[in-house]
Amino acid sequence: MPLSSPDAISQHVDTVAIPVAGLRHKLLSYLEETDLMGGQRLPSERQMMVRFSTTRVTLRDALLQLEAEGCIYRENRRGWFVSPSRLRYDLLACLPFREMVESQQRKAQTDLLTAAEVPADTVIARRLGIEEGCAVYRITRIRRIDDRRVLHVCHHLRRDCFPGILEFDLAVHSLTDLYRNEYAIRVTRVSFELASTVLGNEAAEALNAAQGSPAQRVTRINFDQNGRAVDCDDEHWRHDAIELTLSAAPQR
Amino acid sequence: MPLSSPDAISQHVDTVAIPVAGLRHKLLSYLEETDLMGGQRLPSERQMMVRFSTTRVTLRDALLQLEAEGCIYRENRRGWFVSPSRLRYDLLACLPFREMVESQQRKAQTDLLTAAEVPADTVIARRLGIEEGCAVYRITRIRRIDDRRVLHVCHHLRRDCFPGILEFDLAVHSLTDLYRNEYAIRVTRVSFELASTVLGNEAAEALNAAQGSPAQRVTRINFDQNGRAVDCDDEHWRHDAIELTLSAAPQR
DNA sequence: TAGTGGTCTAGACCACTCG
DNA sequence: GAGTGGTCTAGACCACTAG
Repeated sequence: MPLSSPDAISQHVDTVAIPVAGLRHKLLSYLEETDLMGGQRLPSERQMMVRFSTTRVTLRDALLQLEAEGCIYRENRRGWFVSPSRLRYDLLACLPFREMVESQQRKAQTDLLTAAEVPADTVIARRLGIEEGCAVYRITRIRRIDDRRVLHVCHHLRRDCFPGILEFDLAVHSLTDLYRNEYAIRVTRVSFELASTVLGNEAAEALNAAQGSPAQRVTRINFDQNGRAVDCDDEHWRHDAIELTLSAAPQR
Repeated sequence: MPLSSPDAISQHVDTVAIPVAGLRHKLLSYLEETDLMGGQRLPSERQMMVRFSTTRVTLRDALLQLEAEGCIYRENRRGWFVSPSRLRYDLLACLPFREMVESQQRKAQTDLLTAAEVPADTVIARRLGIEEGCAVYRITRIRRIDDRRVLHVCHHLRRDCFPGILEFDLAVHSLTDLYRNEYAIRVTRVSFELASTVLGNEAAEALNAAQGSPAQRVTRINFDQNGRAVDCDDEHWRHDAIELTLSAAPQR
């Protein structure tokens, strides 16, 4: 239901004529009428501006509004598209990306962007519990769902935990599988930080999104069977692409 | 560090003159120079538009950009303010709001908006595992941190689990405390759904935010010692107000 | 190459806040 | 009552995409 909107729930009668909201509603109705499926492209801004007899600035405000709600999204300079339904991302299931996506009848793809050995900066060093400047492996990848680029990830791995891991084909192998099968390291605890922000420059470019598109940030640190932080991720998701889920016992 | 920005990290030299970004940087510099603390008000849009010799529309774009990043926020028709640092919200600690906030040296307040008995709609009935139309208690509240309204919550409680709970002063008592002390119900499992969206109409009004301000949605279902869903929340946070955290063992 | 989205200009009116 | 933010108009140029 990509077209559901926040006030579809609290549908109290609109007592006052609401500003952008008027146009927003027209757009939503239009999307429902024409029954555009997730991933389909909207008409050009100039066409819509005529159809709804408004100006481009006003139309754009309404479109940005719907983007913020997660109903539609942009590709840089390519136009507006209807958002597919959100992938459910179970934080504690810790499934490899491919399995998570395919279990929801979607197609998964991964592209390797960079893989290199770099010195740990302050943040990474703190997260991994190592000295600043220590060599770590830095891997950046993007992930696609049904061909749409939705996720930019930056991994940092302790080199002493995973010597030579860059030799593997990282567009194919799941990192967690490599950890277990090649390095006998099992992840026994994960720690997350989640925030709603925007895509950084690097992520926006890699995802072909506009500068400053809304994003869900998921930062994860993985700990092994010895309680040692072995790697961390910085994930930036197109914010309309996922819904995070989680079920657990509260901790005292 | 409310003023940190996404590309403060990936600070690769700006090779090209970037559009809104130029003004965005000027604004960030200005905020740093004038050393505005969290909660302080920015100059009026017309003043800033003169100071940065630009137009109001362009200025507004840049401000909206910074809002999306979580650096600044608006109060409806009152102006722009610097975002205080984010509250860390540990999902599995399950601390009452007041304790969570005060443990981070902030001031917590709660206002009761509505409390009533209503029939369960489809969504609520599914979540609580009851028949549609069953009577449930619906409670809406807002929460403040250091006087800033940051959270709108809508609770739905099973009436058969908490008969007469509306008699208590719900602006004062923690619901989880009431559950345990008055009804001998302990929450032994919680289930979350998290998504990045916008404030709905009701929440925006209650938080004095502009229509369609970015929000972090946190939906929670609480289960008691018998594995029964006893209540659920719909939380809408101003997206710059929190950072969600979480640490647990991955589930098989 | 035509058309698109990204960006920007220079105004305007209104409802609301604030002093 | 002065000034503010919220909304809107009617244009424009540019770099890029798509056919």
